[in-house]
Amino acid sequence: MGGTRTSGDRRSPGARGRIDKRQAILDAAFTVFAREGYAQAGVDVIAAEAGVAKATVYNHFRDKENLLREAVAASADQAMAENMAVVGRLSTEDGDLRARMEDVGLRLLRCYCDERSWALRRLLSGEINQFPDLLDIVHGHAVDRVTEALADRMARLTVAGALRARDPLVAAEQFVALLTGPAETRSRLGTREVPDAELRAVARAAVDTFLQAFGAETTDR
Amino acid sequence: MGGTRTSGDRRSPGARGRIDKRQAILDAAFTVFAREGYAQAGVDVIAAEAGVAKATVYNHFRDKENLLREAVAASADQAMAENMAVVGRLSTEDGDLRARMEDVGLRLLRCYCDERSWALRRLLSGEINQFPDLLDIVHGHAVDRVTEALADRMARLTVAGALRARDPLVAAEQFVALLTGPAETRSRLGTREVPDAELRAVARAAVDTFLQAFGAETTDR
DNA sequence: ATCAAACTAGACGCGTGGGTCTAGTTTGTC
DNA sequence: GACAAACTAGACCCACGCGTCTAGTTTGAT
Repeated sequence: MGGTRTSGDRRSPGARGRIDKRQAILDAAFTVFAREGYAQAGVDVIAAEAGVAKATVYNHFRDKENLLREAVAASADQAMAENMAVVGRLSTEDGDLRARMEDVGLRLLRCYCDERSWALRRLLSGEINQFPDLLDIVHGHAVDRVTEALADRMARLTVAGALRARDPLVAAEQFVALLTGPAETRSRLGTREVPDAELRAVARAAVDTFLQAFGAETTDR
Repeated sequence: MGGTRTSGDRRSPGARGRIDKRQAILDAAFTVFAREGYAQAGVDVIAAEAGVAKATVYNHFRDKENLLREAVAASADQAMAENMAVVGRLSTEDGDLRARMEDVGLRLLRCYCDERSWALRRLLSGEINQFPDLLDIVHGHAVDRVTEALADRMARLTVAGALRARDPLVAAEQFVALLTGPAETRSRLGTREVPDAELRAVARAAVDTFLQAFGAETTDR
């Protein structure tokens, strides 16, 4: 949570537990919370899934609420790292822009459609009324950062003459929307497994539309 | 649920309650479920919010699960009706297409950003693991129908020469995505009130991009 | 006026689950 | 080997909430 580090040294002052156990608990907590929802999830179940005694859970985390926050934060950090790695591939180097954008689009879609990614979004949506601060943890550190990184790349591409995005942030926002929107309906909120071929088609369609609007070359047809 | 009727005659065989009470319970149930989540929501609270005794709730609905399903179904029906009414405005008549699309886009955004609409989506996301059939109730009767109705309109517009949508379903899907995607980030999953001016800007940007890709007239700049 | 169905307020049984505690075991360190 | 911190299994307390039940009241139809 507190930066770009995946996890590890965030042991709160009082807790003195083994680190591997802590990680196992976080993983199990996320899994169970995502599967059953916060209220339905039992700490007993989380402990069992982590292969740990219930008391150990309370040794590492103050209470159930705190456990939820930390589990979500860890998962969001991981998801953001994957997304940022993909965006980094959209460099300003030469080569076929369309092909590179389709590649990036497809990889972003794979991140987006990952089971844990869906689970995170569903969990966030469901518990956001009870825990409004979850939104800051996830959005402030994940979604917005990715879109802005994408906007940076698009600004560079515009300066280089490969694109004409008057407002790079809007362009990035729309590119993401063209990917995630169709993916959302197609995967039925993450309950359906979307075959890779379909993801490729979505990415191609998104890039098509995007380049018609923001491409430098006047693509006829 | 069972058709296009808003509600009314769906009284299940055994239940014999007054209809207005039933509706009050459904409204209250949706409100409370959306606010606190299924597991946290208490039937006592729902009954109180509806101004009704708890026993009356169980007189109309078998149990808590059934109440959730019916409440979601009613809410989804209402939301779909509003959406369909908006889509119906995109007729094939003459006039400035861009202006008409911006109008429809804005109205769709207002539906999408409505508080009850957000509540429905959040509730659905959060409880979808526990109640997978909620997805069929909502998607089968709302989201897909709206997109398809929009696709129909776009096909008509293409035939009329006002648009060139090779695949109307993809075009409709992308138009919706260009609206809802930005709206989702802007409103932070429905927790932030988006001013109307911002919605207008989102609609304009969406129509800009959409027409660059699918417009018939070669809009230069 | 009469009767039955719907409704109300409130109590209650009962299962579930958060969080604590105890007693005993493992693990790392010096 | 000795010591302390971490861990385990399980019992335990207690609050909460679903669903039922009872006894009495309102409502609508004839």
